[in-house]
Amino acid sequence: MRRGRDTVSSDDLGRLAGVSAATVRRDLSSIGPFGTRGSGYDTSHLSHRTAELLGGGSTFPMVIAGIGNLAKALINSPLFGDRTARIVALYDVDPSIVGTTVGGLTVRLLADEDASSFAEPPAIGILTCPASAAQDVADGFCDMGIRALMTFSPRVLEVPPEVTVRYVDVSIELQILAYHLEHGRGPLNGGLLHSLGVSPVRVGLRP
Amino acid sequence: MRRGRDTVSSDDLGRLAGVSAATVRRDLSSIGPFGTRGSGYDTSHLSHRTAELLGGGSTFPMVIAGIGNLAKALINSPLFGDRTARIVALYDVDPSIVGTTVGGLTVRLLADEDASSFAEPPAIGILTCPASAAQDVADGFCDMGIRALMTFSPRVLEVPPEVTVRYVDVSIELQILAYHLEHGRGPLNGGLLHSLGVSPVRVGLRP
DNA sequence: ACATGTGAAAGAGTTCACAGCC
DNA sequence: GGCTGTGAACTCTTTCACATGT
Repeated sequence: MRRGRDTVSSDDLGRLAGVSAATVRRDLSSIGPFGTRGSGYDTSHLSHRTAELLGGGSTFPMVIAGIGNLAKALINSPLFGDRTARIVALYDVDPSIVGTTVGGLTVRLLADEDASSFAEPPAIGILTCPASAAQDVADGFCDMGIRALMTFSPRVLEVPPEVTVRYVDVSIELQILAYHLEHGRGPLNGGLLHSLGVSPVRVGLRP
Repeated sequence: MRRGRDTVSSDDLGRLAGVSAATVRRDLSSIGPFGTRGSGYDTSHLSHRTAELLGGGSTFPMVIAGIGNLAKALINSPLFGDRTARIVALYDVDPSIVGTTVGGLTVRLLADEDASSFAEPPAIGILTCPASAAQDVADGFCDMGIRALMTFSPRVLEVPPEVTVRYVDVSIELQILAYHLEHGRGPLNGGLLHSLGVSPVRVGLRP
């Protein structure tokens, strides 16, 4: 949001967010009409309305398994200082890591944990562990009652249907870049072929 | 791919990759029919064909700017031992980091660099720098002749049209998880509202 | 004049369902 | 019988274009 402005157009928002003005208008209108024709959207009203829709105000307890460089990057990141989630526990299996303190929390063994350890049960689990451990950790998280997972491992996780999973897969992103470098800008989305001996990319070319 | 099998069905592939069998068949057929009706896809033929389509064989030179925990996670990751890309340079601006050696490479200043420093010019640039530096680094990378960027900063980058950009945005993923925890499983995609005072999520609810 | 909100059209991706082949 | 390949249907998303409101 530009400083000193109290109104912003769909065109501006689109340019800032990297999408078209039409998409901005369609999406914003879906959460209720609050733009003013002729001038645009009132910025404070807009922030207020979207913050309400997204954050709602609740801050979810979150746990992380696999305390390597990636986890440390997340822990130190300004992202997690916000209202969306707060880190309440760190897990690893490496004896040289368990017991150490990272970001003010002592790293523990996931196997030692159960739901009663927490005042408020964790809702979000982050997997920054090696791919080989991902399914086991996911199982442990689900047993703890976690309802949302984010994994950085290039592995499809089997979880109960009520658990949401988000995959953040750097290797797929890299493959997509490489594909675009070789062939032109064709349609190509990440997802398939994780389990083959080859690279994990789904090719969506149409004849 | 299952060990000891020389054929695999679209159903199996779908389960392994987390998509439907129909999608697997549709996608694979788009790169040429090479399944056998009644038995499935020949695994070695399949690997060979997909590897050819994706990797092509070329290994792209890649550079990274912003050598913090995230960059170290990527550098140490097994992902980058593969044929897709190899790291050829590391950059930072912090005097306490410039000059150190990480993963066998000495960290340098991006400003000191020009295309003539390389036998083969870098093709892929990774941005693990703070969001405030992202656009400047992207500009520097584009000047070096880089044609594909992957950024971990929650910032829309302005680059020439021939440059491909992939955004890996953990804060958006986290917002999406939080949204699913509060409301049910509704449609919601990442992308919009980066620039507002609020969280970066695009809401795709339909009336 | 300017910018939203929204029907209608277009586009992209997924799923159905079945003919055809092994 | 089993499984692929694909037309057709369907769903989801984006874009167009313009009536509507300030």
